[in-house]
Amino acid sequence: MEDTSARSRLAVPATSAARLLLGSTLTHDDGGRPVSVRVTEVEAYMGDADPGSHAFRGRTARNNTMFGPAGHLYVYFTYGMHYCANVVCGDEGQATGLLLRAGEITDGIETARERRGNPRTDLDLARGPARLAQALGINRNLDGADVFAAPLRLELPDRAVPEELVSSGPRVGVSGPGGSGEYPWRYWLTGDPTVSKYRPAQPRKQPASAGATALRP
DNA sequence: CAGTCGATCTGCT
DNA sequence: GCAGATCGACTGA
Repeated sequence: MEDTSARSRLAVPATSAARLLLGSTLTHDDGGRPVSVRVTEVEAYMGDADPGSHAFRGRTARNNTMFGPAGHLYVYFTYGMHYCANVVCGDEGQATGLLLRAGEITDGIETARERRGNPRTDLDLARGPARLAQALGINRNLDGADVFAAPLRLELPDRAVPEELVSSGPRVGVSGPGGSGEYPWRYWLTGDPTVSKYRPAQPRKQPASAGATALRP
């Protein structure tokens, strides 16, 4: 079975599976409106020992899918408005996975444009994890869905992308331990125009201005 | 361009 | 309460 072997190829730690997912194509057919993305950038999360991972504090209702078997989609909701999608890797219980950070729309581009509100350039359609999820029409309902079964279809390349075509660097938006360059667990296809721009992780509220004592008695 | 900020839900302290 | 695996609008050069 093609299905079984594809899944078993993902049953390795996410850092190893990264070069399998780069160059793969993920399709979501939402009621006859299929959109396909060729994945160009991913980020590895390495389970409950990884301080940057949602799994770090153990299993919860939200991250439950991460702890399950490989080849399922972990969809989470964040910042009150965005969905992001991971492909679960590794063995059951390991909670390792790959965040889909960017891609190139290869099919259903009109649908993707509509969902994204017609951005300036098609490069922006799936550049960034929440944008990619929105272009594909991924939402909470797909959390836990099998990427090898309708309405999803993941097509892995026959061979992993050669190492020399892949760049790596610090994960985006992960600060503190495991974030600031400790692990180069963000992987992208070197030179691909759809790869999201790197921004160093920053704490949001940074008033620190002298005399900001409004709320203090 | 680069920097800043609001939107607004979830899990944990 | 608060910070977060983010984005887009807005500001100012």
